[in-house]
Amino acid sequence: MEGGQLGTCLPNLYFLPPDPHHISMPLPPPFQLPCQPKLLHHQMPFDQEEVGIHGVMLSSDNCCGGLMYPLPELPSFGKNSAAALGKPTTTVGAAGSMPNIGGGEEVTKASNESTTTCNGSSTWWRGSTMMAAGEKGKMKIRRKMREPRFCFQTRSEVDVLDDGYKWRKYGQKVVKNSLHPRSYFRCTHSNCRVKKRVERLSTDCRMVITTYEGRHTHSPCDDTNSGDGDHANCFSSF
DNA sequence: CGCGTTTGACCGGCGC
DNA sequence: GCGCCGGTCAAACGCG
Repeated sequence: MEGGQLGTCLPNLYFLPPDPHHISMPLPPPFQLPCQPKLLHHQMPFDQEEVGIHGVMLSSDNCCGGLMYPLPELPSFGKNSAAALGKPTTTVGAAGSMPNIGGGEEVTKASNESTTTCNGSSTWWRGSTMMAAGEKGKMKIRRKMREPRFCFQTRSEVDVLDDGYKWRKYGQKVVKNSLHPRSYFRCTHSNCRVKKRVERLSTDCRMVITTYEGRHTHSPCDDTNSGDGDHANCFSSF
């Protein structure tokens, strides 16, 4: 189900080269990014080199449409994966399977809706408002509120990458078609409702899929003392 | 004792 | 209308 969720985000899906600095380089026509590289860089939640990212897959609601940048090292997400096909196509494999790893069926289904906007999951827009029964009426008002979000893939031994922010785990769920449970985190900073989901590829347990939802209302420095100036600068516009 | 994690239960959306 | 599923809550638990 959720496979279709991000599958609908397809127009906003990007593959970035392993080296983040490549983003600032002119891309070949088929892979030209619709957004300024600077913008894309600002959307990165952390220093890729710092956390040892081998490859990146990024989608964002903040960007307007887009093409995918092939990532050679990116393992196959499934039989429909663009990475597996090795060509810059809008096939939803990567996008659709992102939140629902290994969900081949739903990936295919999502591809039929690739032109729709990203409505998100069934409840992501509610934020942290699992309110009392008396407030449930208000919940519907929030329903269509969107949170900017993007997801990317990293090859890492650890599930939770240190992105400079402090996260608190509030749930873990075994999702369909995935061998690994999905973990749910929320930013611990007060008044910051950013959430992220972390899960591992069922086809390659070394690969970690991280999905961020929302915008931080603070800099990473507010959470940790280890954050450097670059972090603050990088996220100030986030 | 405070904070973070775990985990079962619950809820709402969506597809059939 | 019903069942499945993802997302969240919150009590219990663990750890420093």
